[in-house]
Amino acid sequence: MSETTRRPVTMADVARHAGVSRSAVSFVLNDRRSVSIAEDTRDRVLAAAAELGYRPNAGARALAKKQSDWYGLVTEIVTAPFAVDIIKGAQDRALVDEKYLLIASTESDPAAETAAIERLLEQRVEGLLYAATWHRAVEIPEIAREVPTVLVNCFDAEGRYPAIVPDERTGGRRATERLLAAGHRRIGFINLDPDIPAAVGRLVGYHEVLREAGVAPDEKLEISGHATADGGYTAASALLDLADPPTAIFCANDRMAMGAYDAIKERGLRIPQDIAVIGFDNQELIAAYLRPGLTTVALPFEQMGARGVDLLAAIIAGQSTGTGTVTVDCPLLERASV
Amino acid sequence: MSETTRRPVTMADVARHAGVSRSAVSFVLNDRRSVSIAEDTRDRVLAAAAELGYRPNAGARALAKKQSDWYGLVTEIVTAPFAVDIIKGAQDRALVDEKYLLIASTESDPAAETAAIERLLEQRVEGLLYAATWHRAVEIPEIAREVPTVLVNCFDAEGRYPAIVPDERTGGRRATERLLAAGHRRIGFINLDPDIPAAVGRLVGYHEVLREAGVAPDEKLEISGHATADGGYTAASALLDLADPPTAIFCANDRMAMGAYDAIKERGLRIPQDIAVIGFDNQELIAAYLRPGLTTVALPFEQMGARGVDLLAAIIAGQSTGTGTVTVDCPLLERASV
DNA sequence: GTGAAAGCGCTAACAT
DNA sequence: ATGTTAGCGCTTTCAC
Repeated sequence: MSETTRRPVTMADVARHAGVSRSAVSFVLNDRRSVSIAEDTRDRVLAAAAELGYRPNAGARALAKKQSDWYGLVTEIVTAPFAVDIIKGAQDRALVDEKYLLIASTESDPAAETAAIERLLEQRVEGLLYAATWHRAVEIPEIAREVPTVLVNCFDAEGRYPAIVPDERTGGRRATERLLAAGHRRIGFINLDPDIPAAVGRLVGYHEVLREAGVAPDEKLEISGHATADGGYTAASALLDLADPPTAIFCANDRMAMGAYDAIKERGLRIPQDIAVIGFDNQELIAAYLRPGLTTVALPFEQMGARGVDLLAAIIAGQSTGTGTVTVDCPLLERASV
Repeated sequence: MSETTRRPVTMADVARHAGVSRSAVSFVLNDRRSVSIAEDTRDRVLAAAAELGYRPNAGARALAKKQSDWYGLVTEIVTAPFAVDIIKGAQDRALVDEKYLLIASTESDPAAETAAIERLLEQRVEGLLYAATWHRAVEIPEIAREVPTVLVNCFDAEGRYPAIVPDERTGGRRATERLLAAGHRRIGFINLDPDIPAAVGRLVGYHEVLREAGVAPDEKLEISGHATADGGYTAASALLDLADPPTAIFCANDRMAMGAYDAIKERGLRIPQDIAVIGFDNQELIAAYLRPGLTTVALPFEQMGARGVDLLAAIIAGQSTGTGTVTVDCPLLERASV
């Protein structure tokens, strides 16, 4: 309001304005129950703060408390917008504890990644979250050991860090169960590159359920394709051209399901009347817009992000040892392709 | 290395270890050219810092310099992962100036948005970037006025903030030009909700180019649909069932193009041999995976993010008045649908 | 050229 | 119950 330069108002200003000491101001503003402040003083302080438009300086507070209230999130997700919900989940969960997320986006360049973590540490983050776009083993820069670290949607081969990962196996089970429930017995499975965790987990689930239902897995119905629409098209074509084709196809991801739709439609077949399709990932853009809508198993990104922060907070609080892997369920999302 | 508690090493430690004063350390570590430090002293300090594993405390530095080196980015993008590249572009550009981005994700709840900005201001961000998922007019909380603010992929109705937006008109031109160049004269246009900036801009471009080529716009070829695959399917069907159907369709977004593909294929027509399709947005997931690959006009998200930071930095440096709108070009991306 | 000293805005012992 | 005071880790002016 004054004509002079707009110097940011500090706690000292509030104290002066209210006619109390700085610590008194600190106490009431932080609502410290331990020390009792006269109701009257309290009100004066609050009024002064409001009147002056006081806004706490988070940095100064962090310095004094030796606690930044930040978690660092290093991830490639910003670059490859598949699992963004991890960020959302983590952010929302962090806010509950009044913690903030400092996001460092990386792109699989180890040197850049180390530099990014270095910057995060300079900001004195209390812990680190390391999140990947797709479930896989990752190499964590050694420097990450300096603070509690939890992995999300990935894991380290040596198992030195706690990790949050999707339950691929149960996901594979759910998809297969759904198809079985719809009366299908010949269920084709278009899998991903057989080496990745998603492929092995989903296949195990598929096999388990088939066997439990008394259906002998048929190797001719299992085929692995390139994880793209083209890959799905090719694989689905092969399946459909079998002498004894499947009546349902479980695609290990939605992109492949997209290609499978093409192969099916090309043959004049209808979904789901003539052949049922089920996907995996619940990639909105595809699953929701495909015609008919694709029934698919969802990857629980948001929950994984939240669980990651949960675990990180527990480790920092000393309530968790910070080891082991937690697995998050992949629910089935019904649309119209089964 | 010591057995004692791991107290973070400070500048004082480095000074002591090197046998110099704290200010000397500060000078060499910040490479202050103004004061000359003996080469020898310099080396000792550097060695001490390295040996002790000194890591500067960004917060303390910010407090002393009264400069946080942060920009706040408030956006709904994290929630709706369409324009994520804005974040990437902004982040990369900020890093060039050794500035960091504090990302606050919002979801169109004004109160929450104000609270988020409030938090950003408590962190003493030097400026604000406000980014939207889709090009539109937005309401900026009044509190944003406290620091330099620039809008990205959106604008405020009153024009009080500088904004970076895509050049929709030129985008519309490019698509139409491409189709014309392929020999088409009857070009259908499936537009978005006619009220939004993208729709008006793209339509203007389409008309301009048509007229310039001596083709009279035909209202029967212009139709606006729901911005989804279903909407595209319906609109394309209508176009294809015309007595004199178009030989090419310009879809104002890729999702609608996805639906258009279905309508076209259903009729046994081939893309692009029988009918050409061009999209808008370059939504990788769709455009790249559609069969055949979709030729489309790209939204320059990454550049817009970078330009946003550029402008913000200029405003903060006093090199720009911080008004006006800058428009970023939308390039054509050739794939195989024309 | 180098170092002492005074902050930056806040918290939390410790006195009163 | 309230206020005084000493830092938190760093920058920077100003003597030496």
